Amino acid sequence: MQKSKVLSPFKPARHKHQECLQSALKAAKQHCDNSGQRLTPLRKRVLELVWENHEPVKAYDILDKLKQDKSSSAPPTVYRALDFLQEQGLVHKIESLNAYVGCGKPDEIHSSQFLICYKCGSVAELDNSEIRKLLQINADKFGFRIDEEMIEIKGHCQECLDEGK
Amino acid sequence: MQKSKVLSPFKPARHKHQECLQSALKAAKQHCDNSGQRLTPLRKRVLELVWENHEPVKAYDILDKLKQDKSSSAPPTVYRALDFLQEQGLVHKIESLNAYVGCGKPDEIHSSQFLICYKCGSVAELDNSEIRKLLQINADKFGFRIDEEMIEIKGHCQECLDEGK
DNA sequence: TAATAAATGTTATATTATAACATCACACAA
DNA sequence: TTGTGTGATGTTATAATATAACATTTATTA
Repeated sequence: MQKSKVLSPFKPARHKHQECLQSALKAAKQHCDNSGQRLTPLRKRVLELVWENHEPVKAYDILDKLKQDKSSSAPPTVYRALDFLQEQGLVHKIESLNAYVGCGKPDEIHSSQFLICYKCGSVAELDNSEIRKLLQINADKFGFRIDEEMIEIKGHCQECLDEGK
Repeated sequence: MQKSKVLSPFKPARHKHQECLQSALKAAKQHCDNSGQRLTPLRKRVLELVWENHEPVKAYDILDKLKQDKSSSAPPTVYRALDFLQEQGLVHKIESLNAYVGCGKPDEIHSSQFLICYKCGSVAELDNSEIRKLLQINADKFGFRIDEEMIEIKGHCQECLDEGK
């Protein structure tokens, strides 16, 4: 079994973002159909906005963009959609940034480890099963039942380190 | 070398909190003396308030208590003190709760893993060197330089699981 | 002691998030 | 087909978290 997966890479190099977005939306649709949940136009729109690029997006930035569609949108509109998407595993919240990123693998059970670049703001999402296992072992020592894992590693990505030279 | 340390335990059982607090304050004083930083009365007071119990404390709760000393205190008072204490490694911020906990080991270099109980709110701080190592290995694959690690594991502590039966 | 730097005070405001209630839209039962 | 119930969205207000900007005080040191 593969120990470490890259669920989503750093600044995906010259990729066709349109395809990338479409594939995420398709996976989302599929996922919701399977779970009997409704990916309504609003929820889909918010998901699109989260996926606009590969950086964490802020709720109020999403709101500003929604207002371009429909000027009356208000905070609850965004937060409800984000809550739904998080419950479905379609987006993750980066707690240390109060921002949201899309998850392209809503159906793969995983614990996420995020690498977050201070400088450019881009994010990679990893799933290392050894880390998950170690956390489990440590939690077990305390009789602690894990419900949710948040691992956010901040620093500088290669590209930004190179630029800094 | 010890692989996994408990930097601070869950709901420390029947302990003499006064001693525990004094020891933290003493370590803080020592630490600041060594680093040439000033643990002013205000900063010390905020540190005390953070240490009042072994649960994460909110900035505005600290502010309310400060106001009992001196009614004119305002948010920047608290946030500045917390910023200072974080820089010195005397408190950690739990990002997923927007709350702060004291760290009794400001001088031990460590990466913290927090176990956070949803139900009772208590927190344990661990430092597992294997996890740190694995994160480093994974970061290295990307040429990513780690500056800060945030690991917050949420779930239910033994005591709360037992009660729930 | 004057000059400087560091810390704190103070007022205002920015940012993030939720409560509460109204309305709408859709499934499906009568 | 029309009610009727549920879930989704709209709307207004406000709560909770955090920072900017500038004034004043306190400590350090030249």
